[in-house]
Amino acid sequence: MKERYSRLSVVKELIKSNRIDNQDTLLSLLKEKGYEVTQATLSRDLKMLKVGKISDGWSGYYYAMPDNDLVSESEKSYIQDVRRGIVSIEFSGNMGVIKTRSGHANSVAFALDTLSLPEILGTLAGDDTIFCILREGMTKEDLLESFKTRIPEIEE
Amino acid sequence: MKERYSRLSVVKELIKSNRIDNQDTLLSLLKEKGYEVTQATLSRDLKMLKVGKISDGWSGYYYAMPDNDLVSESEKSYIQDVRRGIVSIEFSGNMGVIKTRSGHANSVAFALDTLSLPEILGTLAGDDTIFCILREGMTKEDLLESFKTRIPEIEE
DNA sequence: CGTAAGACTGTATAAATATACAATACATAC
DNA sequence: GTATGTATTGTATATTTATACAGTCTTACG
Repeated sequence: MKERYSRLSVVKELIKSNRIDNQDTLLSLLKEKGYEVTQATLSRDLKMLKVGKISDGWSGYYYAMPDNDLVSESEKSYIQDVRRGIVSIEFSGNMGVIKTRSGHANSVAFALDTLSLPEILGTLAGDDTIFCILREGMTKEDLLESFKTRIPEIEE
Repeated sequence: MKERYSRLSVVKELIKSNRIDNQDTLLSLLKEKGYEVTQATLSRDLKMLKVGKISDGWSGYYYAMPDNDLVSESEKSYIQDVRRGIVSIEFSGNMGVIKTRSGHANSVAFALDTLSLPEILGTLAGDDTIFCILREGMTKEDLLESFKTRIPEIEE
């Protein structure tokens, strides 16, 4: 059951190297590669990879990795910053206190800001501690969830 | 019945200035602007505008003008080259002979190459004449059709 | 061990989008 | 005028994609 991430990168490759315009096609290609899943799963994979469907400029549409495959590079490094820096997260009401390795608070906070997570209203960083305020209506579960969703983006 | 193009530019504006993630929403916005059409028509409009649906980076997808809104600028100027330069087109079998204004053959041919129309296999330009070879299976009607589809892209 | 929580997936279905077909409106050539 | 071709659209439907729900597997913890 741990094959999801390897599948994700295959999907990514397939999308990069082929002109695919629907999930069924992608499904077949995946099958050739040895991954047999349903359309539902694939739909979820695509969402996780942030794949878009864009015009080929004339007659149709095809799947493409986000524009940000460049931006994504930097985004990845932000996520790395977050991963490398964070020591712990705790919450109290709509406030979160993130502990980081010494001196890392700023880079982590900056990364969090840049990622502009919908759950975070704002951050304030010291040396090894970040205060972060959750947006109205958001819970710590939402934030942690969001973190988890972001993590798979890291690979290669 | 000539309201399509004005509607197209409104759609474009709406897409640029809002985060729209489905056609029904867009349909309502259009209605507010005084354009009342069906989802089917809108779907066709979006295709003509080459609108894509891309990830917002976290929870969902929204419509966006093609990346090429930049490239599109240059593409527009190519199309302009074509429009300004072409005098006539005639065909014989899978060959087309495009007459241009004197000295324009090269810029038109270059533009045609750059637009990489699926119908055209290759071009060869003199001073006021371009030979162009249709791709296997393509007809002159296909090419003319393709031209027409491209033209609306010019506006503003 | 048992239980709880979460990740991952398939099935069935809903939601969203695209299109075949027919109708209508124009324009052009006769 | 009429006939013919093309553009535009709506209706109805097909195709494509997303998701609610339930089931399985794994992990962590007592």
